Amino acid sequence: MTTEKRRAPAGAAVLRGEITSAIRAAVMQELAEVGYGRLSIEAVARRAGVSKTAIYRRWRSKLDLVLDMVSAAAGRNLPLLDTGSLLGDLEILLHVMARALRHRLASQIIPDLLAEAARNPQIAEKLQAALDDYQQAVGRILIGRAVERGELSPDTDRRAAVDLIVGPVYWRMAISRAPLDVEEVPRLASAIVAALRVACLGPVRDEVEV
Amino acid sequence: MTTEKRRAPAGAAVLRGEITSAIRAAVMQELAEVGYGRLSIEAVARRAGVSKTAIYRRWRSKLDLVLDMVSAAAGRNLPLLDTGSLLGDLEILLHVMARALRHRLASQIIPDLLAEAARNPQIAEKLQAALDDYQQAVGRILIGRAVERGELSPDTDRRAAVDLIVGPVYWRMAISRAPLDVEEVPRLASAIVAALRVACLGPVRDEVEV
DNA sequence: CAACGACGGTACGGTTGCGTCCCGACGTGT
DNA sequence: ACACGTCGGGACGCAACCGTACCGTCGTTG
Repeated sequence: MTTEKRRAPAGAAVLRGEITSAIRAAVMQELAEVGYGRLSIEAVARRAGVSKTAIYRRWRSKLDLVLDMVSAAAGRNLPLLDTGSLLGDLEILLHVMARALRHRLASQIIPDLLAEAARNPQIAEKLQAALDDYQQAVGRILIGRAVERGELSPDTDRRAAVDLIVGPVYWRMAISRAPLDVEEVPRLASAIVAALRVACLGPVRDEVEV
Repeated sequence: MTTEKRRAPAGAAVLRGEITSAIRAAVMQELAEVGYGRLSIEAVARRAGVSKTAIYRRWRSKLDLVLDMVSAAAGRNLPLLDTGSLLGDLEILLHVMARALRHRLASQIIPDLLAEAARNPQIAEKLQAALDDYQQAVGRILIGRAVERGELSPDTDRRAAVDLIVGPVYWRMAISRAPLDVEEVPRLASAIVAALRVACLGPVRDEVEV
């Protein structure tokens, strides 16, 4: 398509990584402060100490910019180490989640983007993909291991299990916005284990009586 | 302060309730579609088929408007009838929550306002008050009854209990945005009961071993 | 060492929304 | 029947932001 006689950009004609980073950081800050709805390119540029053009050269629009950030943030998967028991694995996961949600940026940006996803198909798609990855990872690793160990029934409903695991922590920290002390984690973990044991009846079958 | 010689407004010089309702409805629609961040008085007026002045006469600003709506919506408390068992009470509550979150308006507006609350003190205050009311109601009624019946330990941690009850449903419907079939509710309820039994060790005491 | 070419920054027109002011319309109380 | 006084509606000035076009700068490549 393009003429291959053009030589590769070089010298000053190349994106400066430091500026890209500055923009990324500014977007996070701005996203936390005003949310996606009111995120403005001008404000990002101001905060980053950069011109608007610098932003438009890298991303086509505000949506592109945020989608890229989401992809980058969602890319890093959580390596859940095997502690040998469902309870131990759960405690680790809860600690990781709590640690992440304790950061001001995360606890403001995540709910904001999730709310935005409810009305923006593009964000919803990207975010749902990331969320599904996360949930599947939790389901496969945590629940999968527990099933292998015989701690849970093989036909445990993964989706319901993830709800029981992730829901309480998210509600507490991102919605209720009450701190979750580290001392509370073990108790919460054991409560969830109890719930999972009961919920392991698997997908609802038609044997339900009326 | 004001001269009491002024006679009360009458005739056409009085707020028309139908218009007030139209505005309220339009705000809900608009809030669901673009969120609080991008909520504009002009758009509300357009959608309601009403002039901007009509809105400014009733509320001083956009914030006032939304705060008023929140108060109105949060005002109605949930009457949880007593089924005689924690499991039964829980199923009722879960059904009520699921029913509420199934509405498109609710499932879009609630997460949006909760996210906005993270950065707007005024909204946070109003919303936290409503949320606290809700959580205390759940805690007092559901947990309280269960304790009286002897189903739960008296020193059950109310806050942790509410997290375990509300978290999973909210995560499933408002975040994960996956449907919650009615057939799943009983299983979820029994799982939560199991969790509550374990979590009823009460506030963490210093007896924790290392 | 010279020329290339994309870089970052400024300036611009167009659009949108805010909050206010003024106008004619209208229905109740005197 | 009249006068009162608030109503809803349209218009205005102001501010912020979008996305683009243009400008001088600068480092590498040949």
